[in-house]
Amino acid sequence: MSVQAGPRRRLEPDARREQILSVAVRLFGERGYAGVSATDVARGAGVARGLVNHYFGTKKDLYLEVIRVMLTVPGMAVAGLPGDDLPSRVDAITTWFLDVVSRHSRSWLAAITAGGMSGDPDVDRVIAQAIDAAAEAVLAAVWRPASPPALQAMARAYVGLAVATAREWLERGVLTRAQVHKLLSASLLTMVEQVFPDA
Amino acid sequence: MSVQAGPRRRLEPDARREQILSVAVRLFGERGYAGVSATDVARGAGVARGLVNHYFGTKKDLYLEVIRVMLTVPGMAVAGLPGDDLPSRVDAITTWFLDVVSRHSRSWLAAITAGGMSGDPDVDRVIAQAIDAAAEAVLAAVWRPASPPALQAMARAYVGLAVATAREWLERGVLTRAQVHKLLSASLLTMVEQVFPDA
DNA sequence: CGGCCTTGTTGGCAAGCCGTCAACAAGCCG
DNA sequence: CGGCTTGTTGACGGCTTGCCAACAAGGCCG
Repeated sequence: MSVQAGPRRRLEPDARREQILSVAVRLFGERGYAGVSATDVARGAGVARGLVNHYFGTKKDLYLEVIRVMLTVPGMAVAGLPGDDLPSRVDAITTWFLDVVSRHSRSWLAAITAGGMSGDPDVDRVIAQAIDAAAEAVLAAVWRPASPPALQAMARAYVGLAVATAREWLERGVLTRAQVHKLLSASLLTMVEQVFPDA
Repeated sequence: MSVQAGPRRRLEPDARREQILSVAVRLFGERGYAGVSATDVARGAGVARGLVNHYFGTKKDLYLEVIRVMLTVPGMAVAGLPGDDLPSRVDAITTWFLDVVSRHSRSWLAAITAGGMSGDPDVDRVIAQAIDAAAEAVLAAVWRPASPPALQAMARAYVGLAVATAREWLERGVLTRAQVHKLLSASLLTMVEQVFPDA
């Protein structure tokens, strides 16, 4: 699609960059980091391979940009807006999380599990930031703001649980949404009531 | 170490294979999949690069063998041997899990988080098997045997929580072992008592 | 004890990928 | 229409991987 090797055309840098990036997002999302070469991205964009390096530098830099896009969820920063009692807020944040993940399942859930080259410091940093954002949203919804590092760590661990549970639901299809909701809300409630106060 | 380019010596296939594999485990464990080339492994073993392919085929095949080694924990299959009440068994299995992980932290914990090329079907399969083994051990210790698929899925999700929590303890160093223990045991108890019965 | 023969081992070949850079040309401007 | 800015190209060097024919280490047999 759109590989048409027409006569070369000049685009404004922003437009060309955006075009290449969209192709890269699609390809990396489908085949992972090692599964796609810079030549593939260039061919998909109908462009010389050197242009990819010109706009994004290293292939790893391009990949960083891609997972940054995939992990940037529109409403991830907007915390839940509950004012009721604790169980209600736990229920609300769980519903919100499952909505967001299911909507962007193919990209967010795949990228958060390091869909490519984990172990690389830069990649891990980007993923850690996304986990931090999700953990902060959860923590802000069910606990008082400005939490100590230990609580933030526990919130990150809870996000790990949420991601693993969501995978069983969306990728493996062995859990229903109701089961996932029950598991996550019950676990979060336990943590808030029994574990967090000790830290 | 042991790079000594002495006169070439013939080893029995099993010995040579074992030697190369041990070098590969060390290197891949240190620098990840993309960070080490077949030439590095060959040089580390004092051997021609072609021999690595001769014994292990593809570089990915060698990597699969490596993570299979790193994820094979001696006592992972031996389930806990508790006969007391539920809280005691939860506490015992938690202690056992933390002991195992802390002892093999550098390898097991790193490999279970897909320390290289996640997204690859074969690699994911090996990791999934390791998670299944851990989940089965946990489930067998705190629940009746022969659990339905949904419960196994929940146990895998719990392993995801355990891995994420252990990382906050062993890699980030922001949680103490006592905090990790409290979080994991409380969460598991909640799941067993409130979530599992509904499935 | 010397030659042979199995087979563990080597080195090089071809293909592919990546980062870089000088050269080219598209399209605006005078 | 000619020049000039700059988006774009194609190729070069270096590196990696899988493969394979050739080599030789070391046991075996006469």
